[in-house]
Amino acid sequence: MSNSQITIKDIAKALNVSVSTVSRALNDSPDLSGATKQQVQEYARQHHYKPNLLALSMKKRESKTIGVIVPQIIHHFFSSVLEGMMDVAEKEGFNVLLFRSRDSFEKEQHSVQQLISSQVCGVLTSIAKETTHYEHFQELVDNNIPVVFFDRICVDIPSNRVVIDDYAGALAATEYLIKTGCHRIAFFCSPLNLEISKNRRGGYLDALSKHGIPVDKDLIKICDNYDEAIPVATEMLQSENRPDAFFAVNDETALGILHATKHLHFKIPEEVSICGFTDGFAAIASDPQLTTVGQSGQDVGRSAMELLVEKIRHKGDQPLIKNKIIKTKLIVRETTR
Amino acid sequence: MSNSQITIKDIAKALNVSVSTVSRALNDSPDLSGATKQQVQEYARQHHYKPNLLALSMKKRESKTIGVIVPQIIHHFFSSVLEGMMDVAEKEGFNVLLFRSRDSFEKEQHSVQQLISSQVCGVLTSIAKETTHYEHFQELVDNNIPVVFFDRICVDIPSNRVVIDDYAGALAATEYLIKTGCHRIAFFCSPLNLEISKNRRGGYLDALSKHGIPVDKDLIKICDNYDEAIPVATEMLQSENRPDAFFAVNDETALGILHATKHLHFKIPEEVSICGFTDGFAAIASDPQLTTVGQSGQDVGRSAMELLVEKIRHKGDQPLIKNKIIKTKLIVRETTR
DNA sequence: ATGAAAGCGCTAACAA
DNA sequence: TTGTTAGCGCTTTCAT
Repeated sequence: MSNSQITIKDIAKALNVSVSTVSRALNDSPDLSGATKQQVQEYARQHHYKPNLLALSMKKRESKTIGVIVPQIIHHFFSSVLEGMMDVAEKEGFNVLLFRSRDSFEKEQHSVQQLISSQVCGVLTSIAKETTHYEHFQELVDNNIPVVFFDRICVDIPSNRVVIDDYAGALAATEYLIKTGCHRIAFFCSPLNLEISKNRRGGYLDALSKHGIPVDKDLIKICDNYDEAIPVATEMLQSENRPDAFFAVNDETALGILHATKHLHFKIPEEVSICGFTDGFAAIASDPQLTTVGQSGQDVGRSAMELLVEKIRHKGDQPLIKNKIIKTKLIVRETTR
Repeated sequence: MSNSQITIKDIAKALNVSVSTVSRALNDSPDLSGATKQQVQEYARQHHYKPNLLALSMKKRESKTIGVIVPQIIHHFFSSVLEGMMDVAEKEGFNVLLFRSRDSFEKEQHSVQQLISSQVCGVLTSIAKETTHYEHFQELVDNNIPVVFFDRICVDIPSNRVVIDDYAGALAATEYLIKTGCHRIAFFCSPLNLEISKNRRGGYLDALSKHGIPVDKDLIKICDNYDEAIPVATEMLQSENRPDAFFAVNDETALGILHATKHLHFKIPEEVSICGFTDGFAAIASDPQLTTVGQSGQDVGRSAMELLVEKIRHKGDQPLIKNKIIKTKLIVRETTR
């Protein structure tokens, strides 16, 4: 059996009218006799007619489809972002074509190619950890496809951006650690090609200098996951001049540090304070419960999609670049004094 | 600036050849002079030519796009499934159009309509909690679009299905508790209208009867989240005839129970054993680390996508219905003896 | 080895 | 009020 999807041609033939009449009837055009219109609409309904979106998009040269590229899907933050995006996409009538980069530059590049080929009318993305040059994103701009970067943004491409207020979040968290009596605060972060790393590090550094605490490079590590954090934290804690606090770029890392700290029988938070970033479910499942910087992925997703839709609707206008900053909130639990 | 995407027509004009020559060159057709072919390919590369997938799909009457409908995205299981699907989709060269039902029948129906309109070549879905009739899915079948249901399946539609072996998982977990010396095993589950609840409860009950342990209704509670689990477990633990083990339908609930148990200073696992279901990140973040029934969402996603791709490739063949059952695996950590 | 032309499903300008 | 036709980007059959 061949694809039995019914077309306007079929309806035209069946009703002995022209395709344009059918098209007009289905689009509820004003210049059409009520009788014909009703007849066509009735027939279409009965036969489950559905417009072919491919043909429509081709004709109108716009596809009502938005492309999304995320580094990963099983990930509290990114799945929250996706959920938020769907909220807005649904409301605004856009479909979503989903890609995943797995933090690979090559996959990201390929996804962008597919997205352009698919004639999407806009792209939302958070760049891969591997990515260090941006010609592929520039191609989107060259093809006049609006892009909004979120979280891991790309500053080299003129585009809208939605970011977590990483700097302020990190600053607040570090200051909190300082104010509760910590002096040697270690910082575990992602590779510095990512803006978020730079910003969170900036907040950390500024908090230190604001309170006259010298920066000790040995306390800053590139380490951003649970498994790696355990040995790295263990080593630091066994050193001569051990830290009395840790601030990590995400909850997983913080929980790895927590694991190592407990394993060495340090008292938490009396001897060692720990603060994460994200506030996923694991932060409350841990014992002691993790103090962390809360970031709303859903807000990020919603804002990014809203910005993109706005940009798509006002494509002709002056290309005003809008950045949106989503506030974080320090959630104090049990791993800090 | 209008959409500057370059087409074969542009190439043809620039190189003073016909569009068919360009098309052949780009498809590496054998009957074409090497010179022309090279010239065209070179020009296409330089000008970042990308085929218009919409036009291609229309011509070939197949879109290389698969539609996915999930009830929710921020959800450990569903995001895992999605990740697994992407693994296979990527490998097999399909793009993914994502929809989310929010467990609403209406949204699910609308998503299916969009999917048919979008000419997807297959659909993967887990039905909404609200859904009780299935005409919309039948329409997919009528339009000759293969469907694979996963997790929350629909038995009324002839289609392939992928499910978790909930019964066996619950049976194995409960038996493990029994074999390690527990006699009064409480069971916390979701409302019984869900298949998974029924099946998991079935496994629990059968394990008890297999080992000659009488069922105590007071030990079975409808409770499936962290916050509710705390007071419910606390009350049970303070009762005369307290349970010596808990088995919960998901990790969140198990971790709520763990929280309550620790709070009452029971020794874990010596005095109280706890077992969850899912194996999310929180299971290893907790202390002690949670024993749980691991269900691989990624395997479910991969299997579902593989089954679908196979079905798409063999569309002409006899419509063999294949069900796939994904095994669970008991992951013993520190909350059980 | 290359070109002309039809057609996928749909819309819209132009005719009638 | 309705029909005819061109064209969106591409492939492919049939000519040349």
